[in-house]
Amino acid sequence: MEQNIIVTVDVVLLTLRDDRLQVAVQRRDKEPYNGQLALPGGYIHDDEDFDAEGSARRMLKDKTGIEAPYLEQLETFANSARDPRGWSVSVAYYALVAPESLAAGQLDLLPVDGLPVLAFDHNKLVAAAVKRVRNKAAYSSLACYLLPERFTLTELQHTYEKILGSRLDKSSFRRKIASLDFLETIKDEVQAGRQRPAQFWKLKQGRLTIFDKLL
Amino acid sequence: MEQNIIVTVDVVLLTLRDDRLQVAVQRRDKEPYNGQLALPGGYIHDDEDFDAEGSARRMLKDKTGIEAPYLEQLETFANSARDPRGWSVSVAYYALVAPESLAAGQLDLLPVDGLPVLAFDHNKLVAAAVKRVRNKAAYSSLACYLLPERFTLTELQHTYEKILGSRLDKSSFRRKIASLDFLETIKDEVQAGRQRPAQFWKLKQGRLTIFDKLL
DNA sequence: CAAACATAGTTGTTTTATACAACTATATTG
DNA sequence: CAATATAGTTGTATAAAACAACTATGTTTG
Repeated sequence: MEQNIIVTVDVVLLTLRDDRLQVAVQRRDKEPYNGQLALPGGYIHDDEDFDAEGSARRMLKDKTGIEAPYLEQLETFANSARDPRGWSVSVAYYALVAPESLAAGQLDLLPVDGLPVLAFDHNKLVAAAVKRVRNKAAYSSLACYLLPERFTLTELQHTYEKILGSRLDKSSFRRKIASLDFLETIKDEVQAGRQRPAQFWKLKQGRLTIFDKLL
Repeated sequence: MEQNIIVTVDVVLLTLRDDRLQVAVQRRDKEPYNGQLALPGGYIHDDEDFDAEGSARRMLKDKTGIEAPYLEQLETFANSARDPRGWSVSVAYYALVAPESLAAGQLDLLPVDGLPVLAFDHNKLVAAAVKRVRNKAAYSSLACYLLPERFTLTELQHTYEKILGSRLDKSSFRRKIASLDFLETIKDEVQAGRQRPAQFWKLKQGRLTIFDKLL
């Protein structure tokens, strides 16, 4: 059995900035697609990486300096047409991060709606990641990973609203959050401002909580 | 860049028989894991397959003779430990089929709960597929693909119940199905028996319908 | 052939969750 | 200290689901 297949990992790194989902892209400095924008990614190193997820973490760390709090396998894009070098496999991951933890460095952030043409089939990867996030946010604690560790319920509600693209009722949202019981208040920590101070909250457990549709 | 990675596709073919989910397995006739039970699958043929899904369809056709009505990418299992031959990638798919359309042939069906040890990491693939199906069935028309093209609402309700592992209320179930509007009656076709005949139904469109949680 | 039976399918009511609306609370600012 | 801005709560109307009882229509059986 002789295979000639390229195996890569690509990461769709998403954040919520200026009230909309944005994706991290980098300009390529080698062929193919030299000079074009692309997702952070590259070959799996079979001598170095234990598994694909480890490979994704390595890419993210090396190419952007980030260790994202949320990383999940998205989908695998595998065919003979997506890479001019031949049959290729991209195991795609998506990562969520708070905009605060992104140092303006070697990566550009672009809004996911109205993206320019990216290298390879990376527009498809972004579209798949955005669809996944929009869908999964509706019935999980996913949205929290687009915020810093501490956040107010108003911030969280706004985050859900931006992702889902619909307004949520404040009282219903708060009753639901309380009943789902995956957040806890941070005692004595409040957000100051020119109005009544807001309670800070954080995730109770580290891992994602799945629940029935939010609202 | 020199990679030495094996790229395969495996298919978790599921059906509902004897009131429980069962998976199709085959005994391997070559190394590694010669003689052990494994999922239908094999190398991607980069000279023959256009993409991974096409490869999965080919495997399914060649190894089991089946063209499953429902086939979806599940997850990719990729690491250096899962195959004794070295670093390997398995792009896993899952397929759903009605038990009626499975000719007792070159494949065994085993209940997904209490499975023996399979070759490679195939127990993990089955577990992932079962989890996906149990989860996705709750908010989609997925269950229909485990039934023949024509079915009664009682059969469909039983199917949902077996997958979800919980009882559903008959009147609520039927009101919900009616409101979701993804099924249509087959005029003048009813299931006979020793009681009042039941109306036959079928999917309105070919593709999967996603809705909010069923009940 | 009518009564018993078995399952299909419907209707009405109670309970629960969400939508909608109005309210109170607590800080800052001028 | 009143105005104002946002946090957070409470009450009520509405919609959906759970629960319960009913009717419908075939076959089987005495």
